[in-house]
Amino acid sequence: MSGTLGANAGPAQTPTGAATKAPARSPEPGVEAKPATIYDVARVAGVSHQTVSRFLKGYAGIRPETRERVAQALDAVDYRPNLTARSLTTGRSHRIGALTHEIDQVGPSKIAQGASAAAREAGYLLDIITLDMSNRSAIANAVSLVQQHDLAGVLALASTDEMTRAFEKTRFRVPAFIAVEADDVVGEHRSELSSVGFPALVDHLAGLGHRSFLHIAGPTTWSAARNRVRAYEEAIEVRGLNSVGIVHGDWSARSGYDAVKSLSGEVRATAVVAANDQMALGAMLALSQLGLQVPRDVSVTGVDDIPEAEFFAPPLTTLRVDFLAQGRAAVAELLARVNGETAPSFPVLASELVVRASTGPAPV
Amino acid sequence: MSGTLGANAGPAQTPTGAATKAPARSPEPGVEAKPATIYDVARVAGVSHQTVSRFLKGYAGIRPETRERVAQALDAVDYRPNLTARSLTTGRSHRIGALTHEIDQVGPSKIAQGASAAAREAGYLLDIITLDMSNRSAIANAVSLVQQHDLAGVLALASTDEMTRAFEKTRFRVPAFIAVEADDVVGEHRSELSSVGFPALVDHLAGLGHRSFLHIAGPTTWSAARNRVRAYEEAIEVRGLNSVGIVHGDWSARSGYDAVKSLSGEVRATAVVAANDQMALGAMLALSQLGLQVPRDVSVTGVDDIPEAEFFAPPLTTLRVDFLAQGRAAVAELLARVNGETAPSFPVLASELVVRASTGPAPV
DNA sequence: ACGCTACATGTTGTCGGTAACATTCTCGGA
DNA sequence: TCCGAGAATGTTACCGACAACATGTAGCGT
Repeated sequence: MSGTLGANAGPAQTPTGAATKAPARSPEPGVEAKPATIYDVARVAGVSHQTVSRFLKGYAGIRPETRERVAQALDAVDYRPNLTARSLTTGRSHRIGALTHEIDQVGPSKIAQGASAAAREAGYLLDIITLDMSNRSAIANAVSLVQQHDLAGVLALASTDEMTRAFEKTRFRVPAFIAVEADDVVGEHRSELSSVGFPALVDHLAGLGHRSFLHIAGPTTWSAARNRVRAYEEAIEVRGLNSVGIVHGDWSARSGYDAVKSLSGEVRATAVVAANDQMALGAMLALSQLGLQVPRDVSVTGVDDIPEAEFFAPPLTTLRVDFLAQGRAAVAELLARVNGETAPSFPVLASELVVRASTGPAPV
Repeated sequence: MSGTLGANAGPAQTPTGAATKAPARSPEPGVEAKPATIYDVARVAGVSHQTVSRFLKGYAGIRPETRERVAQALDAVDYRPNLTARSLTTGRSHRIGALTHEIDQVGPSKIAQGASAAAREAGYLLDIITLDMSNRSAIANAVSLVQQHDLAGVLALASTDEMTRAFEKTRFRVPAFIAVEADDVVGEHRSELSSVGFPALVDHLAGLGHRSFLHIAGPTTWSAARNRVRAYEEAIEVRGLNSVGIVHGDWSARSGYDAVKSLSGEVRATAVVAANDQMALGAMLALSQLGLQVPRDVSVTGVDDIPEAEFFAPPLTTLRVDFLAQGRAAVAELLARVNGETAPSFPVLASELVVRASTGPAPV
């Protein structure tokens, strides 16, 4: 060892004599056989590996000259820390898990996107774990997976009670767990529907003369669905309006369609408030098949404002939810908790009313 | 250390002093302070840690009696391998990265879901890395991230040329890289549009009397978009039909809308073939705003068959693509490659024509 | 000039596994 | 009864980082 002391730029001799498998990939510049370690850096800089480690951690007590040498060596060998090794000693990984039901749903997937970005900015990676949130063994399996990969924390992007419970029980080597969109379950309030959301929506409809409403809700096991039902009921009640019913769907367009069809042709409401845009879409199709025009006969609203909502026929009036921000906020809180900082309380994200053509004056 | 020799069930002292917020959760049984290692197992079983390791690897040469003791100890302490430690020595992790542009797009997110499931079944975790595929520094950043977290392989769920190139260059500690949906770029054919896809679609339209077509394509930098353009052109040409143009969008509904609007009211085609369902949706809205009825005046088709397509107004005729299967296949190939097995050639997935109300007889 | 104390840096141990090498055990054959 | 070979098992080294402790060096007062 200790060959060239200079910038290790000699004929690319493999560091630890390794490079077992790669077909000796000719000494192309820039393609090292194996990434450099702090020991390599130390050798090049002529210091001990610990000094390198100190430098990397930003330790102040290093002589300027030494500091400079290390910095140059670091650069010369293009050092990248091995996070695996670091995790082993520190016991803390740089990955956070994201549990989600089906990421093809706009909400969860957008949240995941925001979370992923926020995580990366903090030097973390987001591990996606999709699972059937109502399958007990699938959940157990996921828990086990999370433990083995020792994640720094876990985020539930879309949470059902079953899943939340499973993780409540096993707080074991999983330092933190946050359920996005869950409030009543976890005990902390993190509904994305600010108090101005549904009220604003209902105000809008009431202003158009609507008095009787129908709510197409999500599955009762989803806390997000319950939040929205509660918000809906409150908004209706406070204004002395009339709810002719709440039908539960499963977030899909089909379920919204079925919900309306299940009314057996008798739609007694003049306004249909769906808990998400997909169900609103399905509802609109069903209504038109019943011979009811939107918004002439019935007004329809959604929640989420998925990118397509603006192009539905007719374009959908909906509550815009900033999923990206939600994902970011969740990660921020998780990391704060992991680092033992005072967790910045999860911000209650405001949802903005977006009025489009699917709502209009109530029929006389 | 080395306190209790029994099942390590001493009073649950918090692991790393963490658990800042939880109120010190009393020494509940079943909540171990720290997961057991092979050394713990060895101690309990009265053998060396290496014997335990051998057992775990399925080494045959272990006396039945010893084997039994180890098995029991394993069970007693509820051993879970520490994948971090394993990775450090073996140099191979149990995670694969998934690069994606925006996972809120149905294609990529569904692929991710399939990939995630397949990965988990193989004991791997899927790390999502969202990035702006056209931002060079973001790509470099991602590459660096991938290296540090030493992933077993990388999957590009949606690939642009820029990104593919970035990874081509840096095959350094990233054993495998697969670009889903890319064929011309990577050199291997993996288009998800089987040869029966577009031809079947065009046959359907031609059968309805359509002769002049308009294609709304995806961004040219996306290989998936290019595949579809090529498939479209071939299908049109082979049948001696007429393409009045190809307009490029960005996959979004808005871009489909804009594409039609950009025709300045002059839609000379009787059939609009969009490269995905969202753009088809936007196109339909724009057409109706131009006073053209779908499908009476113009037929419109999409690709993907997103769950909502069935509920568009009118329901969309489209080519169903099995993204989940694509994700699974990609993972299978990646893992095979990682394990040095003969990579099962990536199956060319068939896309099925789904006829709905957005297509009808060509106007006379 | 001497010794003490900060400060700068080096050495060794550790995390939890795997790999290579070392040692013990067992059994058949001389 | 003893030897040697192979099987079963144990010991030590190592992956790449961090942490604790050890050592060396400079600066200061006296």
